[in-house]
Amino acid sequence: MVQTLPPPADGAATAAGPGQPGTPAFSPLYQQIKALILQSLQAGEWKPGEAIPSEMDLAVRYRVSQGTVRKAIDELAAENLVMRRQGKGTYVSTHAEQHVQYRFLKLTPDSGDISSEGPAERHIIDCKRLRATADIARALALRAGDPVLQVRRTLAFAGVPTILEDLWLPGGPFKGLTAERLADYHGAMYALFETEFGVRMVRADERIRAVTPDRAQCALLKIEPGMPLLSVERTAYTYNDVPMELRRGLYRTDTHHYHNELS
Amino acid sequence: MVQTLPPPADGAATAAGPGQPGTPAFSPLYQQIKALILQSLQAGEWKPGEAIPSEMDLAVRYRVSQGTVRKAIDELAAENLVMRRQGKGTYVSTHAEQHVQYRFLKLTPDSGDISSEGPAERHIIDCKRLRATADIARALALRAGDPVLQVRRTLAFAGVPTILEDLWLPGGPFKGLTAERLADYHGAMYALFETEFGVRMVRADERIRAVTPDRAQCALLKIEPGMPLLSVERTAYTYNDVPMELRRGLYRTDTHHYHNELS
DNA sequence: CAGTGGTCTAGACCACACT
DNA sequence: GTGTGGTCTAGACCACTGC
Repeated sequence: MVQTLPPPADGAATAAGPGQPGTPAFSPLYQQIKALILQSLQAGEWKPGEAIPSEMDLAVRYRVSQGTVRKAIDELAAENLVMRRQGKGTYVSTHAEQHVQYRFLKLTPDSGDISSEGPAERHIIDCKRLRATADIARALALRAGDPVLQVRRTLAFAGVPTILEDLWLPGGPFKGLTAERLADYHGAMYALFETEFGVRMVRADERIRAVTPDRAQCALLKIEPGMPLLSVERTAYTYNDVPMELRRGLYRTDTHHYHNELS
Repeated sequence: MVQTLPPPADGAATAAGPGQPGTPAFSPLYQQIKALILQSLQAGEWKPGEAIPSEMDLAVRYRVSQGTVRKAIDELAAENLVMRRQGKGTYVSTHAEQHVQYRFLKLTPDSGDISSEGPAERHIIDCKRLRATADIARALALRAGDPVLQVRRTLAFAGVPTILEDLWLPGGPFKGLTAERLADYHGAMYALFETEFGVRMVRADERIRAVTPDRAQCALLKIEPGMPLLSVERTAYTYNDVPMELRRGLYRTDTHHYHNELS
């Protein structure tokens, strides 16, 4: 592509020493290509579910070898930003697919898997606009007082309310989101965000605690007071680590559990 | 290496159709090399912390190109079985390193990170041999009644008991493990398992719930009854998905939280 | 059949660590 | 300098998909 220089950093001659301690001296070509593909993804040049150009096409476009493009795409695929399908092409990931419907939901029934209990029954309780408190502003990289949307909903499995969630979304990107549109949409919420608002959730962090719910929460989940619940606080990010959602969930864990794999 | 055939499967002529629906028709060379390296790892040919032969040496040994060995090692590195260090070599992963001391512990202080609060204070409460109950036998792939070791311990941070754990280990591989040896060892428990028993934990599953502790558990953690705790049930595996440990932990989450990253 | 991603090779050169 | 892993290239061939 170009030089062996850091993509958005100071540029000395090739093979010059690092300018500052801790500053990488250069970035490999395939990383630069990866960044360029990421830009196109972010700019919406290729939409979720669509195929991106073939490796050969991209190699020609960026004036590098196919192997270099391949390594760039390999990393994007490892981060779940694109999906490779042999013989067909490379596709932009989407939350609107059956088998990745619950990509970010780690709650599993104690016996069987998540698909064995049928689709979750979604119930929107509330959706209102308000101004960000200090902690919500911090999580969403906004300023306190900026407009945000708050959504409250429940998810039930086999008729049993199992999850109670509050979501906060930045008001700007989600202008026009209403309880009706949420209720009318049948599918994962992140799929709606993709198609209706062009916001793709790419990565998330979760902080998990055990808590005792208050009376209102017990009523919404139809449980006895005193039953401990899992508190799952999630920050979800779009491209470039921009936070786009704060979510606080309460999970029943008497029939389900949060499943995690370590390696 | 050899042929384009499935490593431990039926072998028809090259490019023959799949024998059974769902049976892969062949496995790529680098997967076969990966399996061979895995065997050497498992056999203890290279010990944790040691370097494995260089890519060139392995390429000569297996009669393949360096690129093929590289791809095999890439996958092993992605699974954290080995660690690459540019300019030095490729090393067998170990739990006995400072910066990966807590590779499988996802509990983090609410402010700061796990290293900011100093080393955990470990306290062995109990270590006894007994016979596997049905559920423990199932988790460890043993038969009910087989000998197992049960260990109970607490972990405290800054003087505050935060984790209460019960562990069950298969009696055979861990013959000779006593409370004294556990108490005398200063370092991660999995590091002791490596050096003293040659058992390397490679991967784990966790099932997380919110629970109310009983009186005995409250006493050991020095907390008031009624405080909800995180129940973290872990199955840890060595090579080839052989289960080697069942662990049931209770975590305080008023000052710490279980942290998880989704992608 | 053509087009796509997947594998394999061989060789060149670069960055890093140790001596 | 030597040896290690890391990058990049170019070309060949294989496997899968759909026309």
